[in-house]
Amino acid sequence: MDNNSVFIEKLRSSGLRSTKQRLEICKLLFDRKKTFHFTISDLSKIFKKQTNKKISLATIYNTIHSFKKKGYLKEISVNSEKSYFDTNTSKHHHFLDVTTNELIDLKKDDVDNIKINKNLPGKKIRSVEVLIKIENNK
Amino acid sequence: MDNNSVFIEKLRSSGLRSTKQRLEICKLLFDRKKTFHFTISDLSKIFKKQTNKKISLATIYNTIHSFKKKGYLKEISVNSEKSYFDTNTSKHHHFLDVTTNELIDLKKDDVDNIKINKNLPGKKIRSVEVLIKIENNK
DNA sequence: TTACCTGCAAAGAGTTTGCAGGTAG
DNA sequence: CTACCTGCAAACTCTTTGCAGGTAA
Repeated sequence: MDNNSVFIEKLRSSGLRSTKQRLEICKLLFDRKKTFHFTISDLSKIFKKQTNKKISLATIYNTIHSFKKKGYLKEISVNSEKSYFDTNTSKHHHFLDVTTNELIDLKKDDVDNIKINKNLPGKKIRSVEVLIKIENNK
Repeated sequence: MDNNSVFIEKLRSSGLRSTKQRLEICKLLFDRKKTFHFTISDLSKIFKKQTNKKISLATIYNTIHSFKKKGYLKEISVNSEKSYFDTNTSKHHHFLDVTTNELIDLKKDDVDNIKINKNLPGKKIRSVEVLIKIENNK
């Protein structure tokens, strides 16, 4: 369970001080086998629930944005109300279950390679994101 | 230029009263050849500029949401800050030019058919949305 | 020691709501 | 005539900012 030293190094190497709050957030986000999808308010609630402590919202915003800037998190905007952060920062696509509002990572092979037959002069492609909305069958 | 009667009919047939404000918004949104992408605040500004009149923000929100509910507009969430409404309600994908924040409709043939090799029991696909971020070349 | 970080409270931005007066049908 | 609509202002929600005290290095 001592990934703490890993997290400390991760933070330091990216120029972020390894504070108590940031380490706790690291533990919550990255100390798990499966990808984690969350909103800021999810994170705040889950943290309070799991630890019975509280990190100020301002600090959570600050930390999550730093992590995103450093490339430790990806942001996925699924609709105008919701934007998730994703601990899986590799290129991948998503299912969004509109019944439960759950976001599900897809693996490389789950979606065939996407061919784009158009390009604009002077522009190049930065990323291709596919969001597949799913719902209950019948 | 008298699509007005068309709009009146469109509104009536979907149970919306054809008020002066709604007709003006219809004219601005649908009386054009090319697809129109906008945010609420764009719309408010463009309306004021083009007509020198003003429609209350509350009315604009109300109208745009009714139009979306009726299927006259599609909402495209491109990132956590921006959500566009699209007058093109057919199935189609988008380029987002991250340099200009401009959203560009793609035609059917611009993106090859997308094959999804995964499905979850009890769930079916409602929609597949592809957002391709482009940026200046070099 | 010093630059950076945290937490609070206040401020902002965007959106929604309640309500009084107005209007389509 | 009546249900629906508009515009204003207030309320709300989500996020950011300013600042005083605390802490990593």
